[in-house]
Amino acid sequence: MASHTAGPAGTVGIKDVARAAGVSVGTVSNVINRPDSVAESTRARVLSAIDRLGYVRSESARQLRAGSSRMISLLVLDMGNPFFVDVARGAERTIRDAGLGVMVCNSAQDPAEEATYLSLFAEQRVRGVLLTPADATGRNIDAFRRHHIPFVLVDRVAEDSADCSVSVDDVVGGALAVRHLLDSGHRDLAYVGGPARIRQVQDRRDGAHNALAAAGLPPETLREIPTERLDVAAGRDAGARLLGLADRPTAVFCANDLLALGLLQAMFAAGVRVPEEVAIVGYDDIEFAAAAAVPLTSVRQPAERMGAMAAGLLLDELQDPGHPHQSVVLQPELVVRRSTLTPPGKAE
Amino acid sequence: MASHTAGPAGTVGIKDVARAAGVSVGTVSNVINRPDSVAESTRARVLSAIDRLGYVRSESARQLRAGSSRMISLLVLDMGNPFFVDVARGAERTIRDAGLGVMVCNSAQDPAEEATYLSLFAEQRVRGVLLTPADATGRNIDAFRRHHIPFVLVDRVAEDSADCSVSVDDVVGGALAVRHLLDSGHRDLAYVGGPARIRQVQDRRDGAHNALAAAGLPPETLREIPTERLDVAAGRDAGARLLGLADRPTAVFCANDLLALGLLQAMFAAGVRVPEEVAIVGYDDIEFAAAAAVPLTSVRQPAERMGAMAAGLLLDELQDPGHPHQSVVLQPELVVRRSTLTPPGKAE
DNA sequence: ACGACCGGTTGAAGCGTTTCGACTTTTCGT
DNA sequence: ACGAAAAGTCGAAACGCTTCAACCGGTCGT
Repeated sequence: MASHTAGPAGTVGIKDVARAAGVSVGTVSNVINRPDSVAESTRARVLSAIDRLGYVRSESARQLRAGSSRMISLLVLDMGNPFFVDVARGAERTIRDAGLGVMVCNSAQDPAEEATYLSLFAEQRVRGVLLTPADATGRNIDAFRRHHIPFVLVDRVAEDSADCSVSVDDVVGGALAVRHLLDSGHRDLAYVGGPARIRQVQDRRDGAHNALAAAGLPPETLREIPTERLDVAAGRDAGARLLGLADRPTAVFCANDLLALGLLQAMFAAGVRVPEEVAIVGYDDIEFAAAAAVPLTSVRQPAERMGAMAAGLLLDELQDPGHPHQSVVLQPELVVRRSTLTPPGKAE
Repeated sequence: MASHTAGPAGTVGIKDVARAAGVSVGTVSNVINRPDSVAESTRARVLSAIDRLGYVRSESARQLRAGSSRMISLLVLDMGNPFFVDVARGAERTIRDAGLGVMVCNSAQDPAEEATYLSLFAEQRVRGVLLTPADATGRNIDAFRRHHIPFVLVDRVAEDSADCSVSVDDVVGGALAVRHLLDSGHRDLAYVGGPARIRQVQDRRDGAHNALAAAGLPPETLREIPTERLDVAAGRDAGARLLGLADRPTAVFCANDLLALGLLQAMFAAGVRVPEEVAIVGYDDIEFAAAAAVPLTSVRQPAERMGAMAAGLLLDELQDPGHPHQSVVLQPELVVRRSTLTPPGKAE
């Protein structure tokens, strides 16, 4: 039933369609790209030929000739973290509404993976890139600057003022979390997070220290429990280490909700009550934080909005290359739940 | 500092490199693709020119000439569901180990989105596709069959024996869940899930009915609460409807963990105790199920393995187009947690 | 010492599009 | 009814790369 499908080679090209419809290749191209510029009858004939032959235009040929693709790529830190899935959702919607395609990739917090993807993007001549950097040095992105490929940093404030970025103030967020713990009467805290190379991890810790300083407390009030990754397993692991401590802190601030959830599991497994024996604050306020064994107090970030705004900035820049670069900083918000309920005894 | 960067046009091509290194374009191409076939000294000279000019090869030109891309695409049902993130992880690793690139996309359970992505893939001449269909009719995939683009169905058994697939037996999984509830003494059940067009939703319900029949109970024992989507919000919504029922079932089987988590939240909010007043079973055993307010009994699926196996099958087919098509069916496993702990009174 | 062979290198022929000037036919204003 | 503009259509020239037959000195086996 598909005997007329194959062209001279195995694949049907625009030439085959032209021949079948009895027109020139230029006209076929016009039918596809500027349908109004071709006569009704011709158009119908060409469309029917396209359909009959099962013609599919070759994007690589189109792109070669046109010089650029219709793709934006989005490289996130960790697709296993629902927070980034939300960011991606926001960006995707905005970009698709603008008629461009999106390609979401996951660097899994690995600078090497990040570099691999970025050079892939460059080879593909993507129109622009949205990036949550895994590499603190920012070296990976240099090539883009050099080649004038537009990009916007997501969830990270641009250091170079020539770049665009959309982020949430992590220092404020960290302070919010720790101030809340101090207000609840805690005086022996821990910060769980890592690796330190990730900017967000540093900033949230700095914010925590700011809150300490503002309350006139020494930095040692906050012990640091470094982790290798930012996932649930790392949280469980940190929990184990915490349990091994002679004098356990009464409250823990985690660099994200995945860690907090893992920590919570470890506490449960060991029979340590939350929040009575240990209070926990997470970060991101992912959907699962509210559904946790003990609903988690967390610092909420406007994830979807951040993705959408970053995409918007990138689209602006694509339209007007001379457009003013800007760093948008959004504000986080503390959501208090049971995991930090003031223990009756210690309340002030 | 980058005055020698620009070629005749704005972009540096292989010709510019050739000129700068004093060799022919063919040699530059060889340096990139078959480095061993070119003399040490020439290679060094070319590489230095590449570096100096900041040359990046154009993937579209490469692909146009070579005839096919180096990409596999993976289209999943819902990136908001950690289950699919795990599937993607497994597939990604396998494919990248084989030296190909992966592009993950999200149909968000929408057949129209699915169709859009599939035609994008066809235009990009991807090497192959891994697909969790959102469209029950399978019409969307017909074009791929016609164009002989290899694909493997993921989490869905191939109906046409000419296709490959890797899936987990959802009928068995559904039966596992309901048998467990029946064994725990429940005789008034509900099934929460939808939309019915999704195959997994149907199969799990069918399995549930099988378990009922095996126990000699009438089908009405299991009431159905349809949902529009398979996410946490839909679960909360279903919970609200459940609470409105005059005679509430004593146990609920949810088509996936997200629904179960939402349902759990609704029960909590209404002060209904789980499992004492309502037992809940989820499906997928995502990482967050164990960390839930009441740890969730769930049917575990080997997500990462499924992704890896599907990728493996696809790679096989790419190497040997005549390779025998196969449908691999993996087995699910019940993980019992607190959400279905037998209520003391009803225990038998 | 001569042909065969071999490691390097070249240059040109496409790959399937889009684009654009040229060409043909139709339509219109006067 | 005539010339001009408009509406369609054509065909060839890129786009940047890979591939491949051909070429060019050397080296080797005999």
